[in-house]
Amino acid sequence: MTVERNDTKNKILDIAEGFIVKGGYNAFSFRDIADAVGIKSASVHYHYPTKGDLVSAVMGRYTRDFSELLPNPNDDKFDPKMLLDGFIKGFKDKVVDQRDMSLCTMLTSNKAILPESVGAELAAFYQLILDWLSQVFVRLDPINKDSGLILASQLLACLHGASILVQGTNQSEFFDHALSEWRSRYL
Amino acid sequence: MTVERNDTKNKILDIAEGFIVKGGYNAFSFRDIADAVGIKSASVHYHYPTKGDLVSAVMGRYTRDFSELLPNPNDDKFDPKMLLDGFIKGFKDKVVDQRDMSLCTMLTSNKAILPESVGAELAAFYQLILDWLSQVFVRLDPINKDSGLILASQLLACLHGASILVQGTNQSEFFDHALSEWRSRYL
DNA sequence: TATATTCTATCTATCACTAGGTAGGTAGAA
DNA sequence: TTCTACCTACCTAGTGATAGATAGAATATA
Repeated sequence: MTVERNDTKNKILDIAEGFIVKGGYNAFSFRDIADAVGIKSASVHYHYPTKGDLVSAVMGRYTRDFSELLPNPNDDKFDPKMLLDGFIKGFKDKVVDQRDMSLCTMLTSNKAILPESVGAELAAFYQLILDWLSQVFVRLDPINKDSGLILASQLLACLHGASILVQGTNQSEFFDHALSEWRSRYL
Repeated sequence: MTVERNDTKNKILDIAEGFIVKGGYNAFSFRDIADAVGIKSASVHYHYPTKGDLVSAVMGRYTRDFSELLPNPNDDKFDPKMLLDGFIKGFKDKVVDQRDMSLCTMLTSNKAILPESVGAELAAFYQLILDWLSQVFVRLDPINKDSGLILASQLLACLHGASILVQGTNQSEFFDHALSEWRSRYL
């Protein structure tokens, strides 16, 4: 496990993630990635034999990074409102500042045509996020786990939808508009 | 203008819409459409010279159909709550019953890689929908047009996001969960 | 009315190009 | 010497798109 090995492998993932976020599963090729990395397409296949392998590696890393980034929702030293606010801010960064859709939104819209391995990684991501948000909501309000999940799905839908709206209208104000009710209720 | 002529043209649009809704702009080919219609791909090009022409025709028809379907939001014989409920129901039909994403959600997620002509059709659709919803909200509450637009964008984001959530988790309950707050507030 | 012309909707065949993927080779590091 | 990370060269199967032909319907003209 030299440093170089991981560098190329990660660079491929970085660039693939950028392409996916821009146009989805079918909007890039091994050659696109090879050109961007500065190697040949056969070498990309060396690291990730099939496109499914590549994209599920991208999604897997995304989930792993997320799970490391998210604080323990039950740790008393974190205020739940702050956790929620941080989550929303992270999303907004992607959608408004970088004018990208989230990897998750993008791949979900492609779900019907994805290899099964990518679908599994996506499901794991939703599990992680919904679970985390549920726990935050349970701490925020004296509610049970089921109600926490409902609130979690409301917020997550709102965020996904806001990013669609920003992308579709080219007006980033819509992100804050779409979330204003949410903010005034919980933050 | 024989009947037959329009039949093929519309059949192509029907089938193209189905493919787009399933996998987006890059997930189908002229041959896929030709096979489904029962003609050759060259004949599809005869009706719609380029892929951009084809997809913007699909989106254009979608917008036209929508604008004919939506009742006049200022007509006193329609209760605004009923208008809103009908709109949400229509969306739910697509997302939950047919397990599809809306054409609009799908193409928006592909926006960065779409030909400019399709982007223009998409923008026209957002204009139509946001305008219609705004007017309904203005009738529902004694608010100004700006507040109406904000509520419109909140609902539209919620609907888009709910469809993403359903697609991503494979659990259609999330549609109603994501909209429950909305429903209890306005319906 | 009969003939000539044009148009429509399709075909076959092909273009240049790109897709994902593979076989086999090679320089250098372990 | 074996392994890693790359290469060149290639394959098959498509991609969007075009050229040129044709049967039949519609239209214009003699």
